[in-house]
Amino acid sequence: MDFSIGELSRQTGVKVPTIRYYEKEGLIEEPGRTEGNQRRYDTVHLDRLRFIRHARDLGLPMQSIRDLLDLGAQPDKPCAEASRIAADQLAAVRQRIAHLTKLEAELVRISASCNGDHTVADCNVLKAFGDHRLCNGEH
Amino acid sequence: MDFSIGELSRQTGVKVPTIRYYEKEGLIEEPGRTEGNQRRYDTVHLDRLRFIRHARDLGLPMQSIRDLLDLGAQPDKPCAEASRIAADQLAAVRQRIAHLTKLEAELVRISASCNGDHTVADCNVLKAFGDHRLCNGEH
DNA sequence: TGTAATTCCTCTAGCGACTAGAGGTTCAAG
DNA sequence: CTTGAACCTCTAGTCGCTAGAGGAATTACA
Repeated sequence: MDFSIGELSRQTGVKVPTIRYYEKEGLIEEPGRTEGNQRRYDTVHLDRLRFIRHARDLGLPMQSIRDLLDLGAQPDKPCAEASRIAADQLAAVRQRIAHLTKLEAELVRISASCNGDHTVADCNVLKAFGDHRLCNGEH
Repeated sequence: MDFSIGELSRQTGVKVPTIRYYEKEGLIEEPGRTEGNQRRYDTVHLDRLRFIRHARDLGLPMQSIRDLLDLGAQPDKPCAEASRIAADQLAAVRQRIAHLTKLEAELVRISASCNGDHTVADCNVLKAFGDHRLCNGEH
């Protein structure tokens, strides 16, 4: 019914030292121990760690994860805050995509300016990296 | 003809402590000093720092920037490596965009599952964050 | 039951790329 | 000549882990 830290790690994909780190940071509860002082977990820990892992995979910052975990502990509260956190993260992701898309365009332009068959002295790639004015707009 | 670290900072948008950090890391040459031990820069430093700044803005990792700087110091070399670095960075940016686009889709789905007008106990957002199986595919 | 391999424990330090702050010195303007 | 902004060095902190040392417990198999 209960299992070791290694088994928890295998079940969740979270590395063993990271699990201990999360415990130290208060993200997961301190589990019980064997007589020999080894940690033993149950399914409550498993669920919580899966939650953390998945939220991390979705790119949420630690603080948002803490907020969601706190929220989950208060089942009677309205869930407006949870949906706000999701919406914020969505907005943040979209912003990052927009930024990266600009970089992509810039890099396409820079890459296209050089086919690699001449010398450094007159290389447009190096010029373009060095000089923002050669860019089409901000980034 | 030469100017202070604060002026260099203003010209480039790189913060003063960061300039000193770059110097310590060997990215920019140690400048001359006044009698009172303050740094004094010239346009060579300015160009180099602008290069670094712009490349950082384009998302290049420090090591690629070092490589490009080294390359720029050898004008007779072929510039194939420079174009390779640009192409690599372009590929990396595209990969990150692809990943973020998946996250975006996931977050849209999660967000849509909850309008925020009920309680935590049956909130789909919290369920969805907790359970990867509710997702449409990997991320 | 013995022993060897594996897993576990704590603790400290390191990563990248800066950023913040303390405590003191120099510069430039008026 | 004074004042206040900008400069100096140095240490430590940030985030989210990751690596390694040195040792104890558990598990698998003979």
